[in-house]
Amino acid sequence: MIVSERVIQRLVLYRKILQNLLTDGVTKIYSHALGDFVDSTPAQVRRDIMNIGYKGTPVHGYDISLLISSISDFVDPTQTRNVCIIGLGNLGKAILDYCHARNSKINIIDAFDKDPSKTNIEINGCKSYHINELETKIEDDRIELAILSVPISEAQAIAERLIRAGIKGILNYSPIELRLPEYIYVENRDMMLALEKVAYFAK
Amino acid sequence: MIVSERVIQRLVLYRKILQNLLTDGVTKIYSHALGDFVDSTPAQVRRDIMNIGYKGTPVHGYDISLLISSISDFVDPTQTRNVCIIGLGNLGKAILDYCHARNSKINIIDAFDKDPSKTNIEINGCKSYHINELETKIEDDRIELAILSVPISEAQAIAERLIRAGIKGILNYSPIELRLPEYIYVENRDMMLALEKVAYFAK
DNA sequence: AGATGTGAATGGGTTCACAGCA
DNA sequence: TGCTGTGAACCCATTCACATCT
Repeated sequence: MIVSERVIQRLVLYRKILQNLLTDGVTKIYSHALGDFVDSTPAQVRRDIMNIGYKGTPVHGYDISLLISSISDFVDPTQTRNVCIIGLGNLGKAILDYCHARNSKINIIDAFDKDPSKTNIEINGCKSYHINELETKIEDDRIELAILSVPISEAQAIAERLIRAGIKGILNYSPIELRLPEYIYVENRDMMLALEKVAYFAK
Repeated sequence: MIVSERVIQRLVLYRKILQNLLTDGVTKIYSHALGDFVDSTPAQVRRDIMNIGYKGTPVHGYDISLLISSISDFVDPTQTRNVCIIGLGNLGKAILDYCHARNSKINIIDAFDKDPSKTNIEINGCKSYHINELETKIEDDRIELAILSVPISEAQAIAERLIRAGIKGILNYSPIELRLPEYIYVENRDMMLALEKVAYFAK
């Protein structure tokens, strides 16, 4: 079954919520309850779950732990995927703070910065190196994805280096539109644009 | 003209790109060129611009500076909207780093943290206060929007305080789904979910 | 000639509504 | 009874196609 970006986004969101519920000792959930968590409808939840082939029961709804497994089977890569982060300023460090790996298949293992004072440190299991080691570490550590948290002025050049080094996808926090070949998957997360959207819709 | 979330997101993105082009001395643009920047189609760009009532000319396309004004007239609030940020950890500081106000109508003016060592400092024109001044500052400074960058354990309680204090919209970077009244506009930006999406779609 | 503006067609995502089930 | 699973219906977003303009 092939699904859209939207469905994937909702599935990983469901998984996060379900993992929290499971931690709290909840073991079953109905589509309408899960829908409430994400401000969505029961029909939408059921349709999304249908996409991945998992089936609940009319009486008990969905078994949370089985549903988590089904979502993981569907959305997670088969092998682990290694990730690097470029730029260890406030943003880079913030991202590493938030990376208590919910998903054991995705590992942020290397960080790079041009500032020597930020190299050879370790945050949350991620080791940092000087930016001029970028290409060799990406190859040696079989890194496929990158998180970009560098200043605007450096983002395009670094992105091009990443691609030449074999990176397949980029999560871009630099507030610039990267010009890259279309076979590279790029997800942009411009913080000011997000705030502008909130400003428009809030009341 | 009432438009969807999607259209607003694209419009603010167009504006960012147009502002950069203008800075580079470009003054006119065709729909297909703008479409290329955002991996979209000329028809989509023209339709979006049609929504806001701006008209280009067949020969020269769109006048960038006039188009920026039209987008701003459409998406910006009529009065300035004040924003606060809660949590001055790495993430909070990172967000302030990125806030060289592209949009003069949206001002991040106050920051709050529970750590006294992070209060009474100023970053990019934003002053920080202790969290127990939250309610009074929000009222005194007429703050309507909030950016939440606190640890998970505190996010829900802080969000509730924000709403009681009169906040209308929240940009939430804490990796938790807030349970709030539906009249509050919340935009969630979970970084790990974004990475999971990239991992799924990248090649 | 080559762009825009836009009604109409298309396509995809969401919701409805109901059969089936425990 | 009250849920799920799902074909069908609906609705919104995107794209097409062409008249129009300079």
